[in-house]
Amino acid sequence: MTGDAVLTQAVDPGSDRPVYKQIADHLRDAIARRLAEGEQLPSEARLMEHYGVARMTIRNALRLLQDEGLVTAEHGRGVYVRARPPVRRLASDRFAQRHRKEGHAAFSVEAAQVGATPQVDMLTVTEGTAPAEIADRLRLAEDAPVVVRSRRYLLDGKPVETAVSYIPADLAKGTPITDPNPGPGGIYARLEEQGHTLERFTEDITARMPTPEEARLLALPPGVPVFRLVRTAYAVDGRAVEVCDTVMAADAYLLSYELPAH
Amino acid sequence: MTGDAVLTQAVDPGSDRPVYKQIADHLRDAIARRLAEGEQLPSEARLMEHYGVARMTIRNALRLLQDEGLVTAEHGRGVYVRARPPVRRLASDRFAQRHRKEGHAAFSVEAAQVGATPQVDMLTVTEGTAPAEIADRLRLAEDAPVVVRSRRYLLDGKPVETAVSYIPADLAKGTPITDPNPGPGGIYARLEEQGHTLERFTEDITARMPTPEEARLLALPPGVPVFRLVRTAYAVDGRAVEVCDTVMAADAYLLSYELPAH
DNA sequence: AGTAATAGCTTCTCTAGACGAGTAGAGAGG
DNA sequence: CCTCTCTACTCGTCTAGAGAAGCTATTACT
Repeated sequence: MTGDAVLTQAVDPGSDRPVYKQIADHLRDAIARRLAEGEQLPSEARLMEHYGVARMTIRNALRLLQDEGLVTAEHGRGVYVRARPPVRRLASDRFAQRHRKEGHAAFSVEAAQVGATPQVDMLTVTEGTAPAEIADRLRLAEDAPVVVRSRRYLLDGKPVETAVSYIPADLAKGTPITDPNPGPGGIYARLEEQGHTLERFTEDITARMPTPEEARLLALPPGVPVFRLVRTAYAVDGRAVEVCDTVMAADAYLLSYELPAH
Repeated sequence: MTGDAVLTQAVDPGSDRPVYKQIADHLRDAIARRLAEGEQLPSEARLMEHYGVARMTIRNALRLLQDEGLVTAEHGRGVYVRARPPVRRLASDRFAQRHRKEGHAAFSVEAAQVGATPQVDMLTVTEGTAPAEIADRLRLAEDAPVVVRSRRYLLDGKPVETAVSYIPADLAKGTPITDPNPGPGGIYARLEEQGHTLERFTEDITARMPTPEEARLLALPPGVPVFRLVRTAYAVDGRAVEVCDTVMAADAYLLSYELPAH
């Protein structure tokens, strides 16, 4: 039967540690030692029988493991050791000018590296105002007009990242930046064509649990946090020309940076 | 009574959406609109009464909010809107040589910036081997001897970060690097004194839910992910001279990097 | 052979209750 | 005034069940 090699231990009802945590410990250990990615755990019924406890106790144990991101439960099928998606490394040179010069946007460069099919989804371009936090980074008044480019990126059909770009309206108006498809090399290439040669970026990274909305958009299982990456692009004249607010499934990314020591 | 302003809506039992999710939606909305940080939610008993559901249904709703990091339950006291700890910004210049020259280690510089008292804890220095992943970064054989410096950092008495440094034994032996206190400017200053002038660092960042062990060491409430930051220090001759494996509470940090655009 | 119903598994939602354990305030006693 | 105990309230753990909903493989039928 499924995953029976897991059923080896018993709980100590006299212990200080709650029974469901003891069971979670057993299962966590079994996952680390004996079970492969994608392998099925014994069903709740079998675990109840083995440990001699009520259903809720088993479910509490499994919930703990779900929250740690170790397993996913699939309704009607079973509970499985979570398979880690292939990690995409975001290297700090991914916005190098040479890529733009060659007509590649950052995301398509990244996709090509892992041999996946890139796709963009739910793309909207509107004009409006930026949230206070963003307007601040652009050194704009809160009611200053900005072009808002919102989109979702997919690799091989699976959503991996949402991004919202804010560009001061005076930089974007009358350029392909306001088109859904801004052309080869992406909006950074267009900004440079307008004479706003890019000098540097700053990236601010935080991590947290997703909102239900984010979990839906990124098709996130429970127990997976998200990265939020806010990138500000500066032109050679020091002006902030774009802010990009990105949310990514944290289990799918490794962010890599290089720092000088001097 | 406590948090009664929250109790304004009813559930729709005929809805497709499970009752506990509807209740979670109500509470999430109330937290965003009406409740301040640290404010108490109505007790489980009051919520049961208001929504007319069983205790487990209320607890499922509250569990969702806990897992999202929005609230923390305190045994015997109540459920409270989680207070975000002050965020510490890790700027990309935090390992600038000038700090070392002035005798400040990176963590004490950071602590001084926010006006907190830094403290180091559970400090151990041993000699052993590095995990494969780390040995690889140091370009060492897996059984090559390394000095392992393990410690926990605290600000104002609260744990914020654990760190394990691996230094090839031939670089560390006979220097203060093998002492619990390596002296002013930290181990990077010592390495430079030994002639290994530092040229650059790479930092690889991932985020995930903490292991129970990590949650304990960092005193993490449920719903808070951790950053894992692996820094490799390279000397001017290109040699990797140290790898530092750091785990941080993600709600307490903002990682900030600067990238050239060329 | 192909299709549709079915049986049997899975997890999901919810109920109703019991006892345990931590907290905090009121009140009694010194 | 101080300390202790008691009590009421909080969340934590666990039991025992029920029906719903989703998935899969078998079975029965066309």
